[in-house]
Amino acid sequence: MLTLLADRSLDSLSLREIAREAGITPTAFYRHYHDVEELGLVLVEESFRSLARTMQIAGTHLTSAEGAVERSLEVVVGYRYDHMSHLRFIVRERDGGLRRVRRAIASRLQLMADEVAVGLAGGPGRAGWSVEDRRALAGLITETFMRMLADLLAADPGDETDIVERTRRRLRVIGVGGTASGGAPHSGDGNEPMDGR
Amino acid sequence: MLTLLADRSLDSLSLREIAREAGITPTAFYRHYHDVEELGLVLVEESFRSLARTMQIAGTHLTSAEGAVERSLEVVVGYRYDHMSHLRFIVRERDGGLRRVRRAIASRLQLMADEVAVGLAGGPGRAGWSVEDRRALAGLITETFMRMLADLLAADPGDETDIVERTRRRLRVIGVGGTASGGAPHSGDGNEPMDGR
DNA sequence: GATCTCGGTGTACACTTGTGCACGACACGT
DNA sequence: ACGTGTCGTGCACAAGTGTACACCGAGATC
Repeated sequence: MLTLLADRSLDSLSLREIAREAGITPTAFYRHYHDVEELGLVLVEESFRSLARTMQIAGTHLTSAEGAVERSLEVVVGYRYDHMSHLRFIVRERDGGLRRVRRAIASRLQLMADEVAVGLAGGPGRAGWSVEDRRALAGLITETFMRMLADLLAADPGDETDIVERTRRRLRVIGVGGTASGGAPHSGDGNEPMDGR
Repeated sequence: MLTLLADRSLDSLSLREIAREAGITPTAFYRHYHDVEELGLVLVEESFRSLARTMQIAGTHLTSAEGAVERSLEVVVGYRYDHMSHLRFIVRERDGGLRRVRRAIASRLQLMADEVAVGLAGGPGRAGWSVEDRRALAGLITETFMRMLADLLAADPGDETDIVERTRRRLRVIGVGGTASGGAPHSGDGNEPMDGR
C-alpha cells in the first residue's frame, strides 16, 4: 500500500488501485474502511508513532551542550532511512491531502512539538524562558527538521550532505547546540570567509 | 482553473476537468500544453512572481530594528488575502506534487530565500555574520513565513490570530526584529502573559 | 486570391472508476 | 449442529478517463 504512495498523493489514488495493491477486490476494501480518507487517518496514526519518538529523542539531544546538533541530526537522518514510506506520506499529505487527513497531521505535529518543548525545559541557558518561548523554540526546531526530511526525500543522493549541512547551520542560528547562551551563530568554526579578518 | 485547485491536488485533476473549467474541449488543451505537468510548471512561474516580491519586502522590513516583526507580518498576512489561489497552489504542490513541479518550486524558493538573505546584509547586529549564516537566517525566516501561510490556509478563521501570534514568537526567538543583538527572545519584558504585541 | 498555420470543434474507442447486489467460506458462541 | 458474523468473491452498471482522428473558420503570408 505504502509503495503506491511513493510518488502519488492519497487523493489521486483510486480505491481500486489500493485494493489491487492489497491483493483484494474493491468491494472487500469497504469491509475495512468506509473511505479512502479513513484509510488516510489510520496511516497518520501509524506514521506518527515512529516519527514522534524520533523527534522526541532528537529534541532531548539538543539540550546537552556540546555536539548536540550532530547527534540529533544523526537521529533524524537515520529516521529517514528506516521509515521512508511513513515519512513520505506525512510530508506529502501535510499540506496537500484531504482536509481531515491534513487536520490529523497538524494536530499530531503540534503534540510532537510540545513534547519537544517540555524536553527542552531542562536545557542550559534557557532557565528564564517563558513556556511560550520554549514552545516557539520547539516549533522552530521541529519545523526545521521536518523541512530537512522533506528536502531529503525530494533530493537526489548527491545533494544530501548539502541539505544536512544547511540544517546544521539553521539549528546553529536558532541558537541550539553550540554555545549555551544562544544568540549569534557560534562564530569561529571556520570554513567560511566570515568577511571579518 | 485555479478554482479547481482550491481543494484538489494537481495530479488528482483530470485533463478533462481542466478543459471543462476553461470552457474548452479536451483536445484543445493539447494545443497549449503538452501535459498537465507542463501546465503546473507555468502555474509555478505565475505564482512566484507575487510571492517572491512579497517575501522580499517582508525581509527588508526585518532589517529595521523596531516594530520590524509587526510590519513584515502585515505584509505576509496581506499576501494571503490577495493571492490566495496562487499561494494555495504552491503550498500544496511543494511537497506533494508531480516531481518536476516540486523541483521547480524548490528552486524558486531557494532563489527567494537568497534574495531575502542579501536584503538582510544591511541589518543591524549582523555585521560579523558570514554569508552562509545570513543565508541560513534568511532560510529560517522564509520557512517560518511559509509555514504561517500554509497554516493560515488550512485554519478556520477563528484560529488565525493564534497562528500569527505563534509566528511572531518564532521570529522573535530566531532573533529578528526585537533587540538588535539577536539571541534570546527579547528577554526582560516580563513575559508570561506576553500580551503586549 | 491561394495557401498555411493556429486554435478550436465533434466523434470515437478502449479503459478505468465507484458502488450495488448476490453469493460463498470459515470461525464461533450457543 | 446450527445460526450468525466477518471477510472475501464475481458480476454488472453508468459515468468518467486519455488520446487519436478528421474537420473548420479566421487571420497572416506569399
